[in-house]
Amino acid sequence: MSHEEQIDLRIRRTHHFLQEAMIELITEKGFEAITVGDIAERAMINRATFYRHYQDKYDLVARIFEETADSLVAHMLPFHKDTDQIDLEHPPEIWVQVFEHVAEQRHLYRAMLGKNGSPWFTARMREYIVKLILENEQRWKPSAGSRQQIDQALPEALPVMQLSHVLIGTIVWWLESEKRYTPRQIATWFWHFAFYGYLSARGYEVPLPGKDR
Amino acid sequence: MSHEEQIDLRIRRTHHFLQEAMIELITEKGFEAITVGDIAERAMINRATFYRHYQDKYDLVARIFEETADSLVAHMLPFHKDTDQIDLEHPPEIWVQVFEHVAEQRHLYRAMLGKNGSPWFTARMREYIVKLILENEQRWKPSAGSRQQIDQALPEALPVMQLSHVLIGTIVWWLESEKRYTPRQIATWFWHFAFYGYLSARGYEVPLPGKDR
DNA sequence: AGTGGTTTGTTACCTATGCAACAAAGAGGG
DNA sequence: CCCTCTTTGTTGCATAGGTAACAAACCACT
Repeated sequence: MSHEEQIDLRIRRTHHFLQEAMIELITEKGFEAITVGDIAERAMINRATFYRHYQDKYDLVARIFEETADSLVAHMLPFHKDTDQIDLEHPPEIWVQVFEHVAEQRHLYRAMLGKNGSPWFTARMREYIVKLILENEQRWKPSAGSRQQIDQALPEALPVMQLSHVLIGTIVWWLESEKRYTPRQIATWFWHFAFYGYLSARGYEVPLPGKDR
Repeated sequence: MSHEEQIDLRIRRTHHFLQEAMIELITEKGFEAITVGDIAERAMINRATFYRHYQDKYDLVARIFEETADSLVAHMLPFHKDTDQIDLEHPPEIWVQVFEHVAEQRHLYRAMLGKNGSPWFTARMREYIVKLILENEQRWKPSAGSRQQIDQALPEALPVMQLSHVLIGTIVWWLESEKRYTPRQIATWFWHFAFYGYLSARGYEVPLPGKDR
């Protein structure tokens, strides 16, 4: 945020159009069928220039994801204090923000996660989500002291991985759905599912529906 | 057609995006309100680069028109032989092509000719149409030998100018119309009007409606 | 296995574009 | 009127990108 943003206009332009072309092409013909030549032609960028910036199409698609994900995180940073009401009906704001981000970048995610997309991208996105969850886990604990005894046999990584699959599944369903639900609505539904599944699996004491409100 | 098309990709790209930005901006804020800086920013082109290619925004808009108009003419060239049936119900194919061209470039023409557009562009377009008409006049004569005595007092330029106004008016009405008429339909209606007005003013013998068919 | 056609990376040289800074000319507006 | 702010053109220098050509890998046949 500090010393950024003085990148040569040509570079920003090149990145912009290569990324845009990539997303279009994935939508049209699927990730695997795309050649570097296709991307370059669509973007009106010389193929040699492509290789000055990206190793191959995998690198390109990875960087697309990383950049948009980073922009998500940057956009999330100002919000740290939603410790107020965290219950079944009120998903933490971070999740609402995630879905808002997805809505903004819906072309990208529909292209990448859909059946024409890149399983490789999907896997990479899951890794990122797992990281995001672990880094922010303390935000979601209903109350700090309420953790119960954990099932010692349960691998630590499993519930997080399960949760990431739920998230991706929710996104894919949302983006392919006819009706246009709001990010907050989707976040709430995601939260309904995650609340019991994830939190109770991790040994948190979960209030039953209707119990404390 | 022969030795064309080996222009540096960067130049083609620069032209493309500057022209695209120009059309967008005219649609959004009107021709007069646009600054060179606006165009450059929208197109992701440095302002200095703008001046390497165009004198000012007037030059840019002129070149946009000339290039699309040239593409129209180039696209028309293969068709020389529509001498068959030229009557009230069958406009010469050249006019159908003109309206097809307008349909393809409808963003440009709606932006330029509409009330946010450029009167200057409109005038320039009229000049071009006049040239086009004069160069192709012999195609429209119903029969070569049927020209009557011409009103000697009538300035040669007037009927052509009148016709160009009719054409522009027809285009503007078409592009702003809710319903989507086909180019051929519009060409026919244009022809209905032009047939008697223009041809008879120029001293051609015009068959009366229903007379010879 | 061989063969023609595509795609991939990579290179050396040239050119279009970016950048920053400038003077000068509008354009308000107090 | 003067003053500030924007916009216009223009310039010298630095650099990203274009071009063409190349070898290598890949692929689909047959």
